Amino acid sequence: MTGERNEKKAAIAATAVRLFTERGFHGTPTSLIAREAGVSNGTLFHYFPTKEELINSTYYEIKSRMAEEIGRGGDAERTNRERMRRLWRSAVLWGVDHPDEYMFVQQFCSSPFVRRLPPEEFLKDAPAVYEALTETLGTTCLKGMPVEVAFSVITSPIDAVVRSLIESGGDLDADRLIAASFEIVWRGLTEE
Amino acid sequence: MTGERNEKKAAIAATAVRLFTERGFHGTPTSLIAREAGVSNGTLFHYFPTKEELINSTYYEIKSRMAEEIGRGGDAERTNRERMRRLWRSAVLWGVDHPDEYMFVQQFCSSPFVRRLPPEEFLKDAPAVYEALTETLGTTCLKGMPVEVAFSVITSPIDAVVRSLIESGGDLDADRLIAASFEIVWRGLTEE
Amino acid sequence: MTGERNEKKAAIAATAVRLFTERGFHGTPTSLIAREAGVSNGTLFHYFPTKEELINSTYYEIKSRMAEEIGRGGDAERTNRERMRRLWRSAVLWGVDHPDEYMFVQQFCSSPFVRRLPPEEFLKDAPAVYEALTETLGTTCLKGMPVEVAFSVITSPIDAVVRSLIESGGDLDADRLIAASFEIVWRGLTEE
Amino acid sequence: MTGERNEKKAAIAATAVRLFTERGFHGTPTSLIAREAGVSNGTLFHYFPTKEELINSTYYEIKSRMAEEIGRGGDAERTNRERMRRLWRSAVLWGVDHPDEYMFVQQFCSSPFVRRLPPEEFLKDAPAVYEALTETLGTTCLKGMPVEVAFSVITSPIDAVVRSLIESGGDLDADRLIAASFEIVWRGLTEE
DNA sequence: AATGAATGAGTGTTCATTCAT
DNA sequence: AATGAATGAACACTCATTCAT
Repeated sequence: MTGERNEKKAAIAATAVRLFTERGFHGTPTSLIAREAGVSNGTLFHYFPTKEELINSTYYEIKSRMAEEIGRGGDAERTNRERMRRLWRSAVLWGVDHPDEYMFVQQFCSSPFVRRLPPEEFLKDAPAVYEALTETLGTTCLKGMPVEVAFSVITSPIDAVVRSLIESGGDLDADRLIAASFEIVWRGLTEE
Repeated sequence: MTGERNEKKAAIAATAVRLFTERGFHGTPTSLIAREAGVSNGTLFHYFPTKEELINSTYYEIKSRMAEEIGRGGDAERTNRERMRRLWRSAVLWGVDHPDEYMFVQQFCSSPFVRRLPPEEFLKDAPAVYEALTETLGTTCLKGMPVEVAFSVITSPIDAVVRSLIESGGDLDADRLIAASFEIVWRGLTEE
Repeated sequence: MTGERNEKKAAIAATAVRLFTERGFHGTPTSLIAREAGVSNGTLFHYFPTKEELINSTYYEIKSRMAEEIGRGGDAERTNRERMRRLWRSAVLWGVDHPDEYMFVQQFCSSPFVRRLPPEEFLKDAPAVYEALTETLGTTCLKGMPVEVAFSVITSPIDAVVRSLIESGGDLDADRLIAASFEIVWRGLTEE
Repeated sequence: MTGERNEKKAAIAATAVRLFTERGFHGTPTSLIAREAGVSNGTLFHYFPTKEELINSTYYEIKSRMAEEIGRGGDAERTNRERMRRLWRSAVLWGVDHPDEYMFVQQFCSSPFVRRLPPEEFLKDAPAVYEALTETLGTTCLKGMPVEVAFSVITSPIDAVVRSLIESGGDLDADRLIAASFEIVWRGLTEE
């Protein structure tokens, strides 16, 4: 009744993350989630009034964890370039290390019924990224664009890299691909 | 057996494109497709033995059209840079002009049950893109990487730009965003 | 494919009448109706898109039968009084002979979700009643009231009589109660 | 253990009356009743071990109030006819003024699972009605019938009148309809 | 080839009721 | 007495797929 309060809720959420990730939204009945979480069907709906709400919760849960883990330790670097480089690398590696969760987030973002959601607040969760980015943007040809737009444009190759690495199953030289992709974007942004 | 052969099949496919695009895979029952295509439920399954096969067909249909329309007229430009620039612009504008179909393709690619499909063959459908790209790649830091990988890394900002434009609802300066995003990548690739 | 066309639909409807009558709307799951009708669950919804529509159909089915059976042979009598007397008697006896169906109709009429239905068209189904009634009304203190209103006011004791007889389980003198109730209303209507 | 004893029980009962009245038995979950009554789910079942018992209580509650309000002031009139007339009028007006509660009582009486209840004791709650009635009955053609039977037969037009008035939404001349319906029954009972 | 009636497993969700605290 | 988390059997309804005609 004190510390472990949301034990069952947490179990449901964790199981949902795993199953959605393995089988997609539509491939995962709520009844399966409940069973694998060790609770009754009704309990799931006690905590998440709708399957949709469960999906949303799951999404935010993963995204927060992702942002937090990627940003962690990013302040240590000296130059702005080094900070960005490190974040770039962390982001790719997180995706490669958590392929299911990574694809789940992508799946969620491309899902038709999600487009009505409030705009992404990814940057709010990752202050290190935000700062490194704004410091960089001012001098580039993206000057004046909304930060989120610039952010998504600049970081989009990360997604391509992650997917390539996941799909290649280890045949690609990850370090070189990460470095090369970063170089392209960084030079494109900063070179005269 | 020759002329009107695929009349009904074509009607089904066309209707499927439209409905999947408007409502997503799971929001579109096969019965609805059949009804709107003006054929019986059974006829649909006569031509497409499975809903999944219908989805795949639909996907390839849209993707081919997209590739063809984007690549059209791309050979006219003189320099390689101009060709790439034009393709970049065409790709973004196609996405902006066909938001539903664009998102459908994205949705498809992120769908879990699709990951087993044969690897993307996008480049096969767009020879102009393929040639412009290989000509460029040789001198960059991506030299030696598989073409598809290089391709997806380089073109990924297009996706970000399209999404930003779609979501902004017209408030963004499309021309500037297209130009800037291309500049970044191109300079990143070619600058010393 | 010709005469026996709605065989399954008819089976569903008949079973629904029986079960609703025995167990009430809410006590009768659609799955039970389907099973007892010897069809699949889906077939039920093929013919009646909604449980509510099935209930409505059932109701109209019973009501039509009731009206038809009550009105049958009513034209034979000579005087208006005799026609009314006979109808009165037939109505009561129908209720006593079909207590379940009778109570089902009552249950339906008192059901909260039914009040939105189009106004009763009972009279349309029972032309003999309608004629006998209008002939009588003109000279009474109900002159000028809408026929349906007059009709429901005048015939309401029938319901009370039926219920009393059903509940008494045979201890009451049915003939005397029918006759007395009719006398009251008839005298009330026609006496100076 | 004395003063505030039934505070919560009373709150539950009152809320149940309101909600059943507004939404019907089946449209009202016990959880909603508990929430709106400001008590916990479990408390409801502490006082009313079953939803059915709660429904019964509610019914008796409404019916008592109805009988009490209708009978109030009924003794003031001098003649028996005047007493009956006044009661008739009060009954109709109560129904018109409390359409939800009125329909609730009707719904309850027609509900299949209610037929097992002990016989109506309406008259016990309305001594004024009882007395006026027995005084009248002795001289009529209903002489010798059980009082409840006579009562329900005689008063049944009240129900028809109330329904007509509720459904007409104010388009009917209520006073005339009340008067006419009473006249019919009274004359029918007393005329030679 | 074409139909569309028929199927029945499966889905999200509800809700009366129980019980540990 | 009071709570409210937990239960799990039900339920209305959907839909990909089959098959007799």
